[in-house]
Amino acid sequence: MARGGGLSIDSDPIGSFFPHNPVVLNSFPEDSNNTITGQQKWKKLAPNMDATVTTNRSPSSSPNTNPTSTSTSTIPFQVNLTSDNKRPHIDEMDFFPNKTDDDRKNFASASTSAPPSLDHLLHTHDHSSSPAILELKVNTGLNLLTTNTGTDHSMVDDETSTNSEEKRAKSEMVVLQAELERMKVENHRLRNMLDQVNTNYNALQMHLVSIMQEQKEEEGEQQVFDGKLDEEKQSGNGVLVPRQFMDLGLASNVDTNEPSHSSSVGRSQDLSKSPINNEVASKEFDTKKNGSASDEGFDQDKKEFGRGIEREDSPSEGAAANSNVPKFSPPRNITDGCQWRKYGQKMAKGNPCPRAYYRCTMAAGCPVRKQVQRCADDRSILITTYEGNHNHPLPPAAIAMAQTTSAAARMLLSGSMSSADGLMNGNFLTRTLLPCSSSMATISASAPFPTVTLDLTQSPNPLQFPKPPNQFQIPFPGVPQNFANSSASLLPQIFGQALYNQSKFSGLQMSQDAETSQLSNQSQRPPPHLADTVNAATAAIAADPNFTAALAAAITSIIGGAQPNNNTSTNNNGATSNNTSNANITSNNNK
DNA sequence: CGTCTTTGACCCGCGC
DNA sequence: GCGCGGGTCAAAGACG
Repeated sequence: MARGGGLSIDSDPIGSFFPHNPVVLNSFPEDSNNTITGQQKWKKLAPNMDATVTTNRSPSSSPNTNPTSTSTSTIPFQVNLTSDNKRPHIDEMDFFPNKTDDDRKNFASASTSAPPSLDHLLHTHDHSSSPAILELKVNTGLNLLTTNTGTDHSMVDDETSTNSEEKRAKSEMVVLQAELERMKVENHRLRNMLDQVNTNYNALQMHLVSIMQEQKEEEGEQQVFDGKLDEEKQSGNGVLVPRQFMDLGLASNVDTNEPSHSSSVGRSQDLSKSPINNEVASKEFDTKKNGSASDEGFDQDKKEFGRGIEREDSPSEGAAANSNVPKFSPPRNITDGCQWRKYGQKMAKGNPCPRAYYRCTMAAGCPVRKQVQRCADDRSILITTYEGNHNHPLPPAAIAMAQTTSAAARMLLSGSMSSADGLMNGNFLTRTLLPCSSSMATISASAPFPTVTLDLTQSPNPLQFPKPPNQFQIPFPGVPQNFANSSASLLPQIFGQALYNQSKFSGLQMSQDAETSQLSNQSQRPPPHLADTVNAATAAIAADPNFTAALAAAITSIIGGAQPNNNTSTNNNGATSNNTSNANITSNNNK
């Protein structure tokens, strides 16, 4: 973007990029009576604006108040400035306020100074209501500044002959003015969208670069997080890059449950490979996004990482105290753009990982709360549930994340979803997630970690229930096929994790009950084939060497068509009135 | 000293 | 009514 930036799509009025007041272009910059120098300014501000034409400086003709603005939106905004500079003087007062149309015509016809070129600029309008009104072809295009210089004389000469035309032209200009305003708004909106895309893309790119660099530095030194990781690495699948990326995903914050086998050496050298390090990465990512990226910030995070290690023997982790099993706890601070304060933690039935409860602390009295819990089966997956509506503006990071996820959601859900291998055991997935996911599930890479959000705030569309259960295809237009495949593979994993950990999902209208999103009930273990699918999906993702790049491209592509939807605005902007509850499943694929 | 996390206790709803 | 589970409170401790 040449100008501006960081604007939210919906929040901004016209004036972020452009002057709040309607831009009034002076047709006659040299006019001594005209103190407006906006034309030049405008040319500087918006050299590429497609159309900028206004004439009437009367306050009553402000585009915003123009009653005709809505009815003239279809008027072509043709801009054909003639080279002879003989443009109509449309910025003059009406010399015949009390004259009849005939008087105007006579006066105009008597004028001998009317430039011939005006004939093809002005022609009689056939509107019965205003027979004398001329249709003015105005070229907004815009050599308004340069082409008219030095033509004052001709314009002055025109005054006597074009007064009536001016009167008519004004009417037309009002229409054009409205059109201009509309186009400005549209232009601004598009620019905002583009900004959002760039912002998200840059954030993601920074993240990827950071990970890549860290990977290079630490390659060969990393410790395996668990046996499976070792196995994968030894298998020579060459999954380092994808793994690295997915590691990021890990939980943004695992504090007390760092695997007990993490040695001090591992802590110092394998930051990128441990869940806690993922937290570090996430935090650094945020720091960079805030424009204060620095190595110090990373070091600071490392300190926190150390702190996390110190707490790893928390007595609260009784269920996960098994030294042979990495201990996980809910993230302490998910970097989702908001500030959260932990107010509780509890062991949930059927899940050895405790569930953490957070409150939004960005504003006093903000009712938003979220719950974070690791998936019992795959602890690399974080399940975050949001509930409530923010009563305060959100930081750009949160908005960006929200927009990204929502955009991805639409992309993700633009196609049918179902199991490729009988994944969801009958209609399980269809009955539970799909009805909602078709409108509420999102996949995001804007966050420091890959996330899938199940928006439970919206009532499932009954029409979406009958989606075919025997497919699981997630189209990613414009995305490399390998990524699409990987992403498609990812979804069963994530959804599966959520599903089999949430028995309540089954047969419920999950959109209504926030608690149903608590993926805590492990009483229903995943069917074997589901577990296999999950593993296969994980492997598929990891095996894709181009996953990160593809993901970046995908997100970029996705965001390209993104607009804030109810999903994100509900949860991050508090724009909706419905109680909300989102399940945000974060996976680092750190097996 | 202020902020935040931890964690046991308490409250509430639900099912039996 | 009782037990269970989820959610919240609040005191205590840790940390900067």
